[in-house]
Amino acid sequence: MDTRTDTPHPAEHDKPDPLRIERLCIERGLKMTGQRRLIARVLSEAMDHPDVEELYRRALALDARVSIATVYRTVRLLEEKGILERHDFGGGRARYEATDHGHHYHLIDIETGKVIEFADEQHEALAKAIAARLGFQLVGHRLELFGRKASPEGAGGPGRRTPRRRGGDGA
Amino acid sequence: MDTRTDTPHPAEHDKPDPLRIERLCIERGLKMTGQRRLIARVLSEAMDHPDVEELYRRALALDARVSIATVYRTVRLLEEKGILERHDFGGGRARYEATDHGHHYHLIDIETGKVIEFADEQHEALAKAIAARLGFQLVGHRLELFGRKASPEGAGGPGRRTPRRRGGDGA
DNA sequence: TTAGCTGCAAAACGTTTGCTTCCCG
DNA sequence: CGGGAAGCAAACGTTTTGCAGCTAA
Repeated sequence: MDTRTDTPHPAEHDKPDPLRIERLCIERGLKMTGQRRLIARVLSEAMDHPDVEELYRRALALDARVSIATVYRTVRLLEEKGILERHDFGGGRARYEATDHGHHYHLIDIETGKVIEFADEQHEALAKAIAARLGFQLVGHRLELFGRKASPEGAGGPGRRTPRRRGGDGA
Repeated sequence: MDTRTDTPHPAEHDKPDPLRIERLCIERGLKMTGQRRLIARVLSEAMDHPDVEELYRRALALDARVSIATVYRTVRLLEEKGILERHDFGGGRARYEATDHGHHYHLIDIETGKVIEFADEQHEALAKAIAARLGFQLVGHRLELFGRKASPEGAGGPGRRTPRRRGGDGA
């Protein structure tokens, strides 16, 4: 099997600009308040997949004049505007990431909770083909891999495939 | 692209035995109480992907002596024992299905909420290969397609890719 | 006999919302 | 100025849990 279309870490770099998200907000005609700007900045700087509580924590660290309700409202708004993507990696809370660094999927390290991003055109095509074969037009899809670091010898107990609580990336 | 390993409806048939799940419970040494047996029967007969509330409703119809807390506890227990699989198809509630009818994936009709099952060996292999390439041993994975019935002409508005509330299959 | 299950009601959890005040455009 | 946004706290819907009594093994 050939999977050479993989890119180990499609993002992992494009976050320097702290105004990235704010610009997108303005583009879509959103009113930019102080807290909106603040949250946008936190999101622009996030390299991981934080949940709302974590975003709130990071925002607070920069400026105490935010409430968690506003974070919830903003995050929901930005998702509706297509600026953010919401994920459920298992753990009870939704986790967010900016959509502006390309389509990709996630591999969750079940040992550490760390999330690794990857892209795969082959999978993309396969998903579309399967949907078509079932008589559907593909509108969206979700692919998540759960794995553990491959060590030459198969040691260690099994462990959950979908952890119910707490991860290690971004939250 | 060749996806001929698809099977439109891998299950769709193997549910006649109302004691299927109960047997699995006994195999794993679970104490079989009346309500456990009841819930096991409801699960054995389910051809869909019911949520807890729906399971509760179906159980109640057969015998009023169950509480929803017990359904929650049982469903969690059976998931831990590997007898049930929990899914989040978007909609706020977890949905369950027995694991004993083969590995398969789901396509959710975003218009109706109906869930269609399918298998695909090619995807299976691809997932494993991607994980390996990233240096991981694949422990589990999730693939969900969201689509709408393909009509020759592209009518109708876009609609959510991941509905936040209410589905139409099993709940 | 007793480890483990059940029911009930209360609590926990993440998330949303009503209302009033505030502020961007 | 006017309409949307923020803060607070209360409400929400799903799921878990403490406790007292029950039951399968």
